[in-house]
Amino acid sequence: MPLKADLDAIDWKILRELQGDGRMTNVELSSRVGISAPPCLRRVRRLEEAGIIRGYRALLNAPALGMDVVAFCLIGLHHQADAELKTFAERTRGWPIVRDAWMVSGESDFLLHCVASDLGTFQTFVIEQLASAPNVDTVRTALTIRRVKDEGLVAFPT
Amino acid sequence: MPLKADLDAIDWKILRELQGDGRMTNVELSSRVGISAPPCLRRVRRLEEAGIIRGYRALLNAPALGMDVVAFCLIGLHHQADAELKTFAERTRGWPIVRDAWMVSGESDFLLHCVASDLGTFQTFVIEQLASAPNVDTVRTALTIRRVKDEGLVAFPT
DNA sequence: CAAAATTGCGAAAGATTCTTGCGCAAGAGC
DNA sequence: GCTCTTGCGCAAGAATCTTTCGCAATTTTG
Repeated sequence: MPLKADLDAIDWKILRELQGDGRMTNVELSSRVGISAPPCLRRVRRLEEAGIIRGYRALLNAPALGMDVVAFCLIGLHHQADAELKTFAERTRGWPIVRDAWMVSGESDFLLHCVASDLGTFQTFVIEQLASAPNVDTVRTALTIRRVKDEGLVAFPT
Repeated sequence: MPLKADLDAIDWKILRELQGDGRMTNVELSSRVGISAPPCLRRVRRLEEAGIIRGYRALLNAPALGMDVVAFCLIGLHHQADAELKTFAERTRGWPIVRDAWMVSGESDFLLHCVASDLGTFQTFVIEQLASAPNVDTVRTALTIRRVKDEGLVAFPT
């Protein structure tokens, strides 16, 4: 996999543009980054194959689709041996309410980003699935009120 | 804006496919959802204009780009009046290290998703910017170890 | 230092896709 | 039963994608 040093200024511009609008046509993209379409497409393919671009995703409006509850859950486990961490990680993948999950260090062991259609559904999930899962010690919940910032994972200078 | 009820089964399929691969061609998409290309494109446009599709984004590989530290910060403020919440929300938008931010209810007032190139940069940010910002009471940090699940915000049946 | 190899750009052309304009059919309302 | 609405799909022109190829700049090598 190419390292950071393998990317020149044009590659960074491509990444910034596609992080901002992943469906931009290659013609538009090439014009924005200042090269013609064919080399631009080759660079994009290279970034994809190198795994620097992991994929593309449409961003959906959860409330408009009837998903009114977005919450974060901080999970503490009783035992944090490697096997237990993997077991819990695997369990999160089976829960559709959990959309993103991170293993973290600090006061908790996992952070779960959850989406549900209503509060009752979410609370039922927390009580019946999450808190009663094996090895789960603590569950702290933060219901989101609104999204305040939403940019891509990587910051670009200007 | 159309409500959930305005979407039929084909619309849901379109959303699921585009959440999975936002750069799929319209021809491919139309074939997957079982209609021809023109009505498929019209449906996509309608979903975009209705704000149900909020945009498209390339997913970038942060570590491969030299961003080795991903963390979440839970922020408690001294005062939670509307003006203070808005002020802090606005402040997060000016910090490039903060990539996503949510206003939350619970033990904390904000949850920040942060990305930095190295631990020193992140710690400096927490101490010199975040913890010393006006009205900030508590800062709890969870450094991520690895991502365990990463799907779109909206869950689809099957 | 010069020749060869490498790298990456951009023009050109054919294949694919996008996009619009219609005609048609099915269902709703009068 | 007729009209209106809605949404599909065919067809055609416009735009884009993708490959091929030649060229120039840089690097490597003898």
